[in-house]
Amino acid sequence: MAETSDPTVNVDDEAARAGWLYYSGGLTQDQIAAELGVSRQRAQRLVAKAMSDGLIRVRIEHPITECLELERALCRRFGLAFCRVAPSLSEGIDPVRAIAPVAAAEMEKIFARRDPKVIALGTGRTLRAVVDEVRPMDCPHHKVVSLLGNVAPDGSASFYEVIMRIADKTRAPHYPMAMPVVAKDAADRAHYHALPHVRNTRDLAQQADFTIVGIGQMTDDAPLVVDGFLSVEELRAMTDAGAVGEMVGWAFDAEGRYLETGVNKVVTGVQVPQNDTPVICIAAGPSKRKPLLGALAGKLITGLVTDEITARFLLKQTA
Amino acid sequence: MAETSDPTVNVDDEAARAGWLYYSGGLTQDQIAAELGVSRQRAQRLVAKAMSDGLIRVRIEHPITECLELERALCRRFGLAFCRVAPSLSEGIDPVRAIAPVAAAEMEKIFARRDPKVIALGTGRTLRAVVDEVRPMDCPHHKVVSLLGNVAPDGSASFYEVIMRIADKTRAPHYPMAMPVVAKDAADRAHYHALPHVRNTRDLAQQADFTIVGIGQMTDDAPLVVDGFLSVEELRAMTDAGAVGEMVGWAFDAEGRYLETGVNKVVTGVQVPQNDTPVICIAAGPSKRKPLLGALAGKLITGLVTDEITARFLLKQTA
DNA sequence: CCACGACTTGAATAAATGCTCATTCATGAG
DNA sequence: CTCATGAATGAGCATTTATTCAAGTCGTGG
Repeated sequence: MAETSDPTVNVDDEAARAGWLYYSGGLTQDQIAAELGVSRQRAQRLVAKAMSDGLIRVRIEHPITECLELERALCRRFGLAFCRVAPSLSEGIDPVRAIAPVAAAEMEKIFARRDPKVIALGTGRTLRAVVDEVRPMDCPHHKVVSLLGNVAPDGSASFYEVIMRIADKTRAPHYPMAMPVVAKDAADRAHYHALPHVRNTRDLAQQADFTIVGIGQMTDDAPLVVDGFLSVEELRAMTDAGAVGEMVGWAFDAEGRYLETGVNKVVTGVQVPQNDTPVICIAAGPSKRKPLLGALAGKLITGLVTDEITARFLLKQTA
Repeated sequence: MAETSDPTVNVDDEAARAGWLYYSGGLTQDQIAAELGVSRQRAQRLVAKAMSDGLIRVRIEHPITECLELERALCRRFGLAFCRVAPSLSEGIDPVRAIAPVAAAEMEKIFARRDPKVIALGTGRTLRAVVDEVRPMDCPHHKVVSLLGNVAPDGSASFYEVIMRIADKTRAPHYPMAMPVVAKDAADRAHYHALPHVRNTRDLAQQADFTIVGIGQMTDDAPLVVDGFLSVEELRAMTDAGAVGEMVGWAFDAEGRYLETGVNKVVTGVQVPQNDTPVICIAAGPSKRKPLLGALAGKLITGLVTDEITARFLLKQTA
């Protein structure tokens, strides 16, 4: 069965096959090496590549009781319609790693629906990690629309690009918002909003059946600052005004009320809807705690995907 | 009922958590042991248990080019509407292990449909292994119905029980067929078929939207013989008459024509439909080769899930 | 044609994992 | 109460896997 070195097989194929043999077939890397006609080292590297490239996907099938209880408690406490709690990984490991597969599974459930839906998405590191975990599916009947502009301050259009990625995976028609994330001033913002293509996209986003967003903190390491949308001074002004977090660039205070100053006057994106459609926030980790408490207090979101540690904090904090 | 020292944590939870930390979090078993507060030994056993109990599911995300090509070739050659080819595992490993996860994924796709469907199932080792890989889902809107009786010659009702298992996993209403797999004679069979509950179940099975079956060989190790439905002499008589394989107990020849002798006079199950609904056969391995060639020649099936080696054989044999 | 750098490769070795086995512990029959 | 039974445990060891490193390969641009 050993394949000879065949130029027609590409590396990904070989890696996928090695991963398959290893994880599904339970062969040792020695056996795989023999099977594929390569050295044991190479077999090991292929298996590792298969895993790190996501060619092989691992998913937990068992609902861990503790997490289920946290989910129920969060729903009750904050009046959420939907909640998923992922078991935390060890301390010191990025909690995004824990929630991404779980959130991706939920996202797949939404995309698996057969009736056409409009799905609005934010951006950010977390959302990007989630989208990377979503597996390819064929959903030309849904639409994915961005809640905010795709042009960064330096003019690049590629910062945490989420819409393109998800559209790529799902083959769904996609509607990015071709404008800067923040305008120069209120007039500039009005100008952008008046553009026909922006108008259309904003309309679509506001009609979304599902809205999925991350959340940002307002401390010095705020995504808004790191990505250059806000200076540290502007951020300070916002926090002085009470800002504890932001979604889609819109800053809110500890009660979840949107502020009417600072960046909120120039941010061009669409606020998450306040109608009865699902608004799902994906977030975990210490930096997201205060923002989450605010968003939950103000009932800005109706669904939450987080990890165990964060879930415990949220419950304890508001006990 | 096995309680551990800590009454609040059950073993499955702990195993799931260990598996999660290991496969998703990439922790070592030492770290997991520390995290969970158990010995390294126990951590290792928990991880192994999580895997063997199917708490952790591994799936290949990357379509291996070679297998895709085989799928296309099989569809073209045999006029199939549907085909999946799983990468073969090593020689000497039961090919069922290779196809079960792939077939299970396809089965889940069917059950994931939101419009109610009737799904008819055969039995057998292969199908049983596939069903075991299907993950729990909530599908009370579908119906699962057995194509054949559930009573073995020795009176036991539990041989490769597929219907109950799948019903259990999907929470779908299920319709087993409460009668022997083979009748004593043609009259006896007519008698069973006249029973109201059998009649109803048969009607349902014949209206199935999807039919999923295994396939059996007619050599001395035929499932029909091993499970005691047929004596070796009766089998010989069938093969002498040209039988090369059977589905749901119905024997057919190399051209895929059902015979009109022997077991076919007393088998009580429902033949797979010959209308235009999908009839998917799940089979791989040397023993299934001749039966598959027959079923494909006679266009008894419209879909196939098999492995690479078998796929290659089928194509080469009919080149 | 050669020099350079980026990337691959396999040997050596360190680390992690899986297995066997003797021991412990709980349970229940005598 | 004692002893047999069997499951669970952790130590020790064999196997398997991951990493490191020096050497080799390939393509590119001078």
